[in-house]
Amino acid sequence: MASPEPARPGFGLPLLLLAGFRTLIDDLHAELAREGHAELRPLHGFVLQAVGADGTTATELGQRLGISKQAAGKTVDRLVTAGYLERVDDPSDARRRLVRVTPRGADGLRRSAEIFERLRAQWADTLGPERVTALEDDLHTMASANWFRLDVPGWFGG
Amino acid sequence: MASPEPARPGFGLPLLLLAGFRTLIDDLHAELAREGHAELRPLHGFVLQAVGADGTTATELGQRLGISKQAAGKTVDRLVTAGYLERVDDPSDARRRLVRVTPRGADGLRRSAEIFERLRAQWADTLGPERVTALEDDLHTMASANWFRLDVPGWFGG
DNA sequence: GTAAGATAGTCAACGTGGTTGACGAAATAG
DNA sequence: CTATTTCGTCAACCACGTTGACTATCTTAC
Repeated sequence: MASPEPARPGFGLPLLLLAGFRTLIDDLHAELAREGHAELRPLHGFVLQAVGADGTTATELGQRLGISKQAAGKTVDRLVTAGYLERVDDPSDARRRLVRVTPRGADGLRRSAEIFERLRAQWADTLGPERVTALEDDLHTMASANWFRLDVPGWFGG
Repeated sequence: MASPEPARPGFGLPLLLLAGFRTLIDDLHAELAREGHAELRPLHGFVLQAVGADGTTATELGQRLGISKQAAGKTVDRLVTAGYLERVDDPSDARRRLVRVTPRGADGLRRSAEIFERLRAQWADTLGPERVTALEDDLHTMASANWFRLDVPGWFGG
């Protein structure tokens, strides 16, 4: 009476989820590099997305990302240097410095969205569309509601 | 002729994979903290696993983890301080310093494996066993072969 | 109108995890 | 015996995160 299925060790699940995430992100950035955005790091795409079309402030960005305002400010500094974000004074509040996506940042964001669409289509081609939606539904069911925190480096490393 | 299914934006897939990974790892470490291993960080479990029962050297550990030997050495230093690893001289080669898992490290490793089994069983309870195996199969199909690199902080942040 | 409190941004110091370059000590190849 | 390779470490640096302290500004209350 051998079991027909080999046992699936529990630690395989997180490894496969990380591998899937990493594969998608690596494919994204390989294509972004071909399209002129080689400097963009995985973290930066999430930050640009969090800044959004309307712009925001460093403090609010930190809240959206689940990190301190100081950490958000330093990350904005780097993306300003790289040409993806810009800071402008807020005429209605001299304390605030609005963070906005530059045209180059908007280009990277637009290309990222397109590439993600193509990657999802590739997954649907290989696995079948219903398997991809099932995967999304199942992960949505199991993942905690607070999954929008992007403090990955500090979270993972400590 | 409206499409019966709402469109699934492509960027949802990586977010869901990350959320699933993070949920599992957070649940693991919440339980590990309850069982006396509060100091263990997500990264550390992977490092302990990579050291393995037979022990290894810092250079080989770096190769297994996809990081430099210097980075591996520094991580080993921290885990030695925390009591999870120990260094012993290699009698057959005075250059080498064997890295071994301590009893405390082995305890953490054993508990981690048990907790992962329970977490996978929870997923199977909620989603159905066949959905979990399908998820694993699909991710195995899509994930690149080189998914065993654990340089997550540097990879993500740059 | 002014004093008190809340908020935005920055500076400084530090910890963790990563990198490259250089170097001494020990093993191995010729 | 010499030349080369390998292992570990040191030093300097960068990216990302933290907390604490501080200034400048806006808001609220009296």
